[in-house]
Amino acid sequence: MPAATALDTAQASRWFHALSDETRLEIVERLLTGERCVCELTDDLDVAQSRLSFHLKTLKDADLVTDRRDGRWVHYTLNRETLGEIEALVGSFKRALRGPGKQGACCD
Amino acid sequence: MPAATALDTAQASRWFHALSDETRLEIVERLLTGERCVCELTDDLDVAQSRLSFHLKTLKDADLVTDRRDGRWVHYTLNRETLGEIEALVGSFKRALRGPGKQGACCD
DNA sequence: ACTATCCATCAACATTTCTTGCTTGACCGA
DNA sequence: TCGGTCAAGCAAGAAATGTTGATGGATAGT
Repeated sequence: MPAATALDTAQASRWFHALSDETRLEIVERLLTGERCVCELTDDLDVAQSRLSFHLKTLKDADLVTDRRDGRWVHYTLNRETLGEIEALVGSFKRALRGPGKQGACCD
Repeated sequence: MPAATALDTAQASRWFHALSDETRLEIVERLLTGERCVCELTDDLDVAQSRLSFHLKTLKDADLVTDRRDGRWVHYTLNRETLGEIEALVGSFKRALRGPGKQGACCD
């Protein structure tokens, strides 16, 4: 009945860190409509290729995206499963948070 | 039918950044069971008081917690509303992500 | 008024993260 | 095989973040 599972702070912090950068959020936004290759993202976002590559790697290391090579191109896709896990985690925070009920003063 | 609202990357990155640090996640975890004063958190987490204060400020700046002064003590509480907004945002990512359907190659 | 406790803030430093330009490997077409 | 394109990786510097120890304001008890 308490929290279902203990919080894996290492995992969670990786997820949130991956989403904590505006450039990466813009990448995520572009991927919402489906798979994109790096070349498209470079054009759309107007960022240097090496910089984009850096951020894509960050997202990939956090399992937020997966990549797929197709000839010369590499396509990135959002990982729905990870998004689901993050949603569930934040949801569990919200739900665990019991009503405004104070449960006794802490100090004194 | 497209994304309901444009993504506010500045806001979102603040939220995720606040949650991207293990110490702060441990604080959040402690606050799940309700309001806590700084003194309790200092004891529980065994971190220097100034460091804790720094992280609490980070969480507060992102609207993830609110504080309440009570005499000598300051009590922090998780902000359920913000948690709800974050959950909704991640959920909207997940839902916007259309099935594995490829919508045509990007390049060529 | 004096003392002790709680906590925010500051300055200095350490660490991490991000950016930039360049190089390299893979792949493709001619 | 040569030349061009796509994208990852590296090294060096810049910038942002986190840590530490010290200080000071607010509050409460005596």
